[in-house]
Amino acid sequence: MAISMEMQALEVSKSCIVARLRKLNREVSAIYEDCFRPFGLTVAQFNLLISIGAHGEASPSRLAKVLSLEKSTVSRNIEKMHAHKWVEVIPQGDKRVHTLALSDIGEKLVEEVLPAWRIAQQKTEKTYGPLTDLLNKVTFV
Amino acid sequence: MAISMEMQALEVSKSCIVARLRKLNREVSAIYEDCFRPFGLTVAQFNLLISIGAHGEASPSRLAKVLSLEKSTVSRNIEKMHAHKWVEVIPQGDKRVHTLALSDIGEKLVEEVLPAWRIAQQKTEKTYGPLTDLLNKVTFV
DNA sequence: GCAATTTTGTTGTATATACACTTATTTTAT
DNA sequence: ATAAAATAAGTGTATATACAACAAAATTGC
Repeated sequence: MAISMEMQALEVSKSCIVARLRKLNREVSAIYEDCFRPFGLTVAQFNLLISIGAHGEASPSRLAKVLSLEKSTVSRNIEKMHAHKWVEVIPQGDKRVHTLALSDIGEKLVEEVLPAWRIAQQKTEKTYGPLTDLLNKVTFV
Repeated sequence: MAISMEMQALEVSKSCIVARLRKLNREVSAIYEDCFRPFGLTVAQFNLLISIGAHGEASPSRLAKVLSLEKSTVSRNIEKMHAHKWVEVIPQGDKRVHTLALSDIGEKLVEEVLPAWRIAQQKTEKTYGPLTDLLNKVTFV
């Protein structure tokens, strides 16, 4: 005889990787969103700022690749950041391409927000333990 | 003297928990979305179906709590699932509340999609190793 | 050298999500 | 018993995200 739907669903819900990962993602993202909110900055924007900062200069497609984002997502998020004048657009020889770099304002914003980021990091590790080990397989740049 | 922005950003990008977690979340979610797409089912919908199934019957606010979702998010996602007739709405004595249960169609859908889910689980573990340990702290129900 | 393919970025559209606010109902305190 | 507080669900609005389709430019193969 088949197991009952309820038992089966319970088993699935306990072992489902994507369900747990997404829940963890929502909870952890909320911690960082709260810390960044006073700066008018979102987590997605922070991640892009840092990635651009780490590259010095990077094209949207490069950012999409290293962050596993759709190019259209990068496009639209950068749009807002450009409107805030946090990033500069640098034309290239290849006329399809342009690169992005932090503006002075963008660099200042990063410096300003880093203490809040450190608090979020601490809060997260305190709540969830060392996620870092698990996440070490997720590389950037 | 201050470290250069580039070095600092690189350091942050390497140690930032939320950045890595979100990237992992996007990548893993994409695996499951691909597996569920042939069934016209999204990951968010699958997670709700399974959670409802595991509860037998659950209110939106209960689902929001156990999945760490905003009630408004649950509301809107359930709306579509109800339109598909995957879930039934069960009125309660407390007139503010209602509960949700899987319909026959919903149960059939879960049964149908489980093989695809197992493939996604395997694919994910093969690519990322045993995330399960890390995610064991993320509990449901 | 040029047609076919690939690459880059953008736009249209849809889902997932959160926050602030609203409405209806229930519970609580006095 | 009733006014005040709390709870449940839904709406308005905004961001994050993906996929499909597009246009422009570059690369490739012959």
